[in-house]
Amino acid sequence: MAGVPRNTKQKQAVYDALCRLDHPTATEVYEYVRSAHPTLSRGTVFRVLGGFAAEGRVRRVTLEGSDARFDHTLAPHAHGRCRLCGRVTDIFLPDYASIARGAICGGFQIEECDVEFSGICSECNKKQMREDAKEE
Amino acid sequence: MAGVPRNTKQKQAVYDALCRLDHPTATEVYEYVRSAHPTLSRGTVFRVLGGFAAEGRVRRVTLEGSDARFDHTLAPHAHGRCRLCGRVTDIFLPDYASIARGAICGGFQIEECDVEFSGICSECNKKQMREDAKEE
DNA sequence: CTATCTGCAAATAATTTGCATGTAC
DNA sequence: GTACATGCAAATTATTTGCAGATAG
Repeated sequence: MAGVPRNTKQKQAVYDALCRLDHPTATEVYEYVRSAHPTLSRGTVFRVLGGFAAEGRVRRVTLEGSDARFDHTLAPHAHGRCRLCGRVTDIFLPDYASIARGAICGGFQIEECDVEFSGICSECNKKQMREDAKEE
Repeated sequence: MAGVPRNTKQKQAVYDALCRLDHPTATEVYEYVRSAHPTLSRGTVFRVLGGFAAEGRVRRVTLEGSDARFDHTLAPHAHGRCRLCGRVTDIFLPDYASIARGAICGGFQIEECDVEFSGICSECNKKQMREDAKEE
């Protein structure tokens, strides 16, 4: 019923885009992939990304105020969304002790966990420091 | 330029719905509020909820595979989404040490943080235990 | 061969927005 | 009285889906 997934050029191109781009939205994947495969359609991008997510081959990340983004990094990690540049940064927390998969938290049995920050990323922090230095 | 927000029946009704319902979507708020205010429009619900979120009076919660939900609990907490019943549970983590507001994590300066679990909520866990007991 | 994919275009559905009117203060 | 809000309906936008033809295995 499920069916064995087949390998197609389109899937390869989408996965490749996913690895090169930084937490892209489906549309960003679409635009990237289009340069090499002009006939690849939007519908296919959504279908392939959805399929990958269902297989657990990529992670769909739903960040506040943004379209869905896709992440090829499967190890548990958090995401930081920069208030200034919008960039999404992978953050590997030093301590997942209380929020790890399998843990039970207030009666809730955790199978997956996603942590989302918003704030200022290191790039923008550096940039601001440089600007502050100039002003003096 | 910003303008001082005014108190209207509609805003009161929306806020009231938010407190009674459990992490409702905008549409759930709309339907609840409609029973008492049949003329209140969908557009207004979205505008009011968006306004509350902008003022920081409620929290917009963007959970994977769901429309935006709204939470009147402002204290930092995590959300658990039950794989079985879909219910969204508030979870107050025992240790926010490494992910608290203001902390800097891998160069990223945290201003807001959201933690999302998916798994099985305590209600469904209990239900399953009951069913398992019967089977024996 | 045939089950799975793809492209295309039309369909969904949440959310936003423009505008004329209503109303809080 | 004058901003700010609301209702309505149309617009926008991400995502999904139906279907006929293409293709991987």
